[in-house]
Amino acid sequence: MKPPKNGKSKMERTTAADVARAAGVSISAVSRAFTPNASIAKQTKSRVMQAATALGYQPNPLARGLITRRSGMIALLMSEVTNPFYPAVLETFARALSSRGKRVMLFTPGEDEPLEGLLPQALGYGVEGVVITSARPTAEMTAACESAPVPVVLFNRTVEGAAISAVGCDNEAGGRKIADFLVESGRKRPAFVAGLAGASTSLYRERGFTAGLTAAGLPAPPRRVGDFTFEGGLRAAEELLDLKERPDAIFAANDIMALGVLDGLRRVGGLRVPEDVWVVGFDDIAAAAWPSFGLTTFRQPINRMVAETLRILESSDDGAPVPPSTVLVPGRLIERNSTAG
Amino acid sequence: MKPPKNGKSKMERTTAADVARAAGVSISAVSRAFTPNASIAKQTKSRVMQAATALGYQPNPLARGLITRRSGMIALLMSEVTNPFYPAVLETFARALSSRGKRVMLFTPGEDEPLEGLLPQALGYGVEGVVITSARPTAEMTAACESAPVPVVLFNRTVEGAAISAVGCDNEAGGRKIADFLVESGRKRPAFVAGLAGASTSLYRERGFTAGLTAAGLPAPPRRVGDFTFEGGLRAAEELLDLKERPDAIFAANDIMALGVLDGLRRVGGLRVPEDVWVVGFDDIAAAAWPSFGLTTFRQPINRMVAETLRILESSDDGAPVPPSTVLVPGRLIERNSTAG
DNA sequence: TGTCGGTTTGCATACGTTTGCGCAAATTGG
DNA sequence: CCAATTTGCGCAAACGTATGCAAACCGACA
Repeated sequence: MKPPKNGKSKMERTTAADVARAAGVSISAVSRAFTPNASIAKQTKSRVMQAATALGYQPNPLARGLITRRSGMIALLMSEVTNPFYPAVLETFARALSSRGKRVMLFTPGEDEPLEGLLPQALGYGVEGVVITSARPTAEMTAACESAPVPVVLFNRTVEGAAISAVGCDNEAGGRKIADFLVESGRKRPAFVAGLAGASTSLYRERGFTAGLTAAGLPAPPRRVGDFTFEGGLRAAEELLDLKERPDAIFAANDIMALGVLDGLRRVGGLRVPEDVWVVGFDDIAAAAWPSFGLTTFRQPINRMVAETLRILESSDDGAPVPPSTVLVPGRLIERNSTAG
Repeated sequence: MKPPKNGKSKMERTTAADVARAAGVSISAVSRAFTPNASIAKQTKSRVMQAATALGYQPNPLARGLITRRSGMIALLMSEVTNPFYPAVLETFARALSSRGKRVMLFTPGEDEPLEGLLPQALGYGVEGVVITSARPTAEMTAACESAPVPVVLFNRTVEGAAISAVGCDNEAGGRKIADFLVESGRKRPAFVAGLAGASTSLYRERGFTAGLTAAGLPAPPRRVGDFTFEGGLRAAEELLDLKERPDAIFAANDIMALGVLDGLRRVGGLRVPEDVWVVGFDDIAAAAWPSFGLTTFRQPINRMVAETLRILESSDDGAPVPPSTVLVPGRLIERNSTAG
């Protein structure tokens, strides 16, 4: 059973050979026409381009990638997308890459699939770079990253003492800024809601936060773990309400938890925000600005973070490995109704 | 199992030739070992597999795709990710595909990039299937879809009279169900907030909704357009409050608008939900269940929708084109605090 | 006119895999 | 135990492109 009733039923891929024939040149010329800075006369190049557009030709990324090891794809490894911050990151990456003619390949671990298996897979696809986000790299994964043939960037994550590039917001400064803000506004008993144990973001935010409080003569804040989820924040809020000395401000390590905290305080604890308790988050996701919440938060400049990431990925475009660099872009405090500074 | 650690600083890809040498067989044998249903003895296959895992080998998808036209990638075309429903869809796809050893390639239009350019690009990558979601296909795009050499499925979208497979929730039935629910609960003046003009989802939901109301002897509901965004819903709510006859229930074509409506009613209009006005959404995104909102909504079974989509994509795995089919999976009404039925 | 420097061009090979086609080996039946 | 099958395996030709290398070209200058 042959599907094509006539030659044109299925669109068959036009190859460089077709274009070459139409333009009266060799396949090499076609290839060079599509390669920037290639040795080709302007005249022949335009003739090739003309034939190419007429035939609707565009180079096959697979064949090209087989040779150049450049497939025009960037791998994005992320293990959880429940936190709205990451879809936003994903979209920013996709848009930025799209306008450069590149594409993003998403690698998400399956059911019982470990994260470390994804990196070799991604490399197998000949991706030009790898961005790891929303995932905590294990030790063996760190080693794999260091010896990868393409640049690897940790987004919003850092690994101590590893030779891997990283881009993130200055989490410690952010935590410090929030502490200063609360202290200056007269808060006396701030509390902290951490994310997942071991997550570098949560860790640094807490470090800066605690540093700011102790610098002002306050004790280290009581802490609970909220697992970076809404429900976790909700639970943490309930637990913090049971303390003998009820906190008068709660800083959660990310917005989604902060929203959970806010809801927990209001709906479960029957408290008012900000009259009874202040709440501060981190990220500035879209929902933080919704009237129901009006969450004061520390905005992570996604655009700049993505731009920096791409800059690092492209800095070794000619194959020369560049020394790993860590970039911290500054964020800024967005005051809303969940505080009344 | 450790990667081969010879002195190379850059990990060089182990090819089928390496495995063949190690296992004492030909390259063909290696290939066949990795090809299901290939003609190969169990014994040699296991020997190859053993050598392969020892060397950390896995077939290069690019080279494979060059021949088989099967790259193990599914293209996902989506133009906007602001609505939290779509990240959820994206993740579900990524997870489902990941466990089958396939990957999702995300195609998002760049700044001024038109959507129709993405389909040829995706096909150029040798994807095995294309899922178009969160985007309204134009006429020329429809034609391109129909003549694509791989299956194309519209997710959560339909195009009248086109020979393209589509998977979605039964939007009309959902709208009808919501109308019935409101009517039975004694609501007298329901209103509707539409999404983007021309979006099939909004259209069908409204059709079912209106049908249900008129069947009960109520007039067609007043309507506003909310552009599928939170802010749009907020604005729509304000406008609906200015009507001489204030609605006693508002159905928004998706959750994110419904949340905007809810916030608009409460924060701007000073009304209580559900005491003064009921609000119903569509999708059942995570935020709908948050205590602050407790949004009654119509749940789209993402898992089943994704499963059906993959079923269609894989139904023509052997290359034989299958007739386009449209699958509508049933959803169900989730009652929460924004209504008091 | 001849030679020279530089620019273009085509040829051939390589990238890592799949697969049709023969052939040798293993299996079966009588 | 031999012929007739079946099965497993290797060879080599693809797939569509990039690129080193050498040949061909082009004007210019002596």
